Amino acid sequence: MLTKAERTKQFIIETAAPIYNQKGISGANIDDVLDATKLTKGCLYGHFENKEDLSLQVIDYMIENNSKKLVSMISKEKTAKGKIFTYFDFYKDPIETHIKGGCPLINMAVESDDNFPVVKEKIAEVFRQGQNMFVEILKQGIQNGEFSNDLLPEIYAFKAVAAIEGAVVMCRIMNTAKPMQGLIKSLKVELGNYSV
Amino acid sequence: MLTKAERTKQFIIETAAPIYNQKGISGANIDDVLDATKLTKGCLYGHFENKEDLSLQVIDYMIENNSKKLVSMISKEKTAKGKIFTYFDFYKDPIETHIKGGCPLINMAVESDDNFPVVKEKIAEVFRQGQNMFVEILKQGIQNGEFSNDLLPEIYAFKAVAAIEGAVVMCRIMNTAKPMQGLIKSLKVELGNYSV
DNA sequence: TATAAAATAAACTTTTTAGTATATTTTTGC
DNA sequence: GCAAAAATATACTAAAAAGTTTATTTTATA
Repeated sequence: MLTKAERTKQFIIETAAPIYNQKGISGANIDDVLDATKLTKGCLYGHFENKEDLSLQVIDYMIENNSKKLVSMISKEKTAKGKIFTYFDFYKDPIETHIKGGCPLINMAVESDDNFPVVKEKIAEVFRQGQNMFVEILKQGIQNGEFSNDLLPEIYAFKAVAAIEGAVVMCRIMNTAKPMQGLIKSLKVELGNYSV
Repeated sequence: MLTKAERTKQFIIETAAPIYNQKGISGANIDDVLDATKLTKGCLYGHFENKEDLSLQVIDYMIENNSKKLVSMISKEKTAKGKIFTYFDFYKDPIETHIKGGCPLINMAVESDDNFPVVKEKIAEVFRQGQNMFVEILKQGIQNGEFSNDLLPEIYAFKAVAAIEGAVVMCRIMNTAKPMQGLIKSLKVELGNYSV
């Protein structure tokens, strides 16, 4: 079992995550986290060195959490098609997202790009690994006869992920999930063109 | 001719724009702008009420500027296909963007979403109008026989824009323009499937 | 159940950034 | 060339956010 200290630290991180995802790294502040956790400064600074320490641990948590949820859902599926469709479904509601504030990957990507090189590299690695995973699933699908050889795994994988990530942001800003439904349908049709 | 005051104000806005695009609205600060313009506080506050005033005018400028550049390039093209391809070309280099720091639309969309409702609505309107424009071009293309009736303008338009916007962010974070080239090729092929 | 660990309360300091005031100098454009 | 406008220099104040300190209280767990 976790110690009280470990549990409190985890509680702070998990409570801070949606704040960071909504307000960004620059926009989030310690008082927001104290308000949300109902803890005191003394307590928070007992678990984290400073704001940067807190920020980095919250960011690591958001990355981990997102990957875990996605992988756990995808790995339940047996077919390549099932896995890809599950990936799409994961993003089907861009308004009520798994963590409040949209997809943490694109949110952090936009903010860290020109400002936080360490975070930037973390997110870059997540996208690279995500791309690899997606490509591997498609290649499996080609090998086991689900998809034709004409499918270009790298191209389709990047296109799908970029479209989904862009769509999350666009749907959120326009306050509508509708375009995402159309996009997912279109990406499924596009993949369907390579079904054998 | 513009007065000196008008020129200085414009100079401040144009100098501040890339700072805002890179650091975000929360991340940008007055001292950054003073450093970049080499002007003094007294001068800056002679042209803007406060930071919010400056921020809003910089944001308006970035939106205007982006639209103007895009529309001016697209309107040079005569065919629907030419216009769409020109749109893609506009985003072909996600590293060296028209304004430093990537596409200001997705940057501002991500940040304003949960934090700046006024900015959020501005950006939402830009995306709505962009979508309308894109759809109208495609419909023209169908009417004049460039594309077949099977093309779904709304679906393709949203898919293309979402993919491009997502790709700008992903390419920037991974420090490579390569995937964008593949994406644009794929979007062109996809549109080509509806060529008659 | 005792004690060590964790959290609180409250009053701080420090740092950063926004914003103000004003006398002086420089520049503009009639 | 001159008066008005614009910009500077300098020295502020204000506000917000980060971070510290310490005595006290509460809670966990060996």
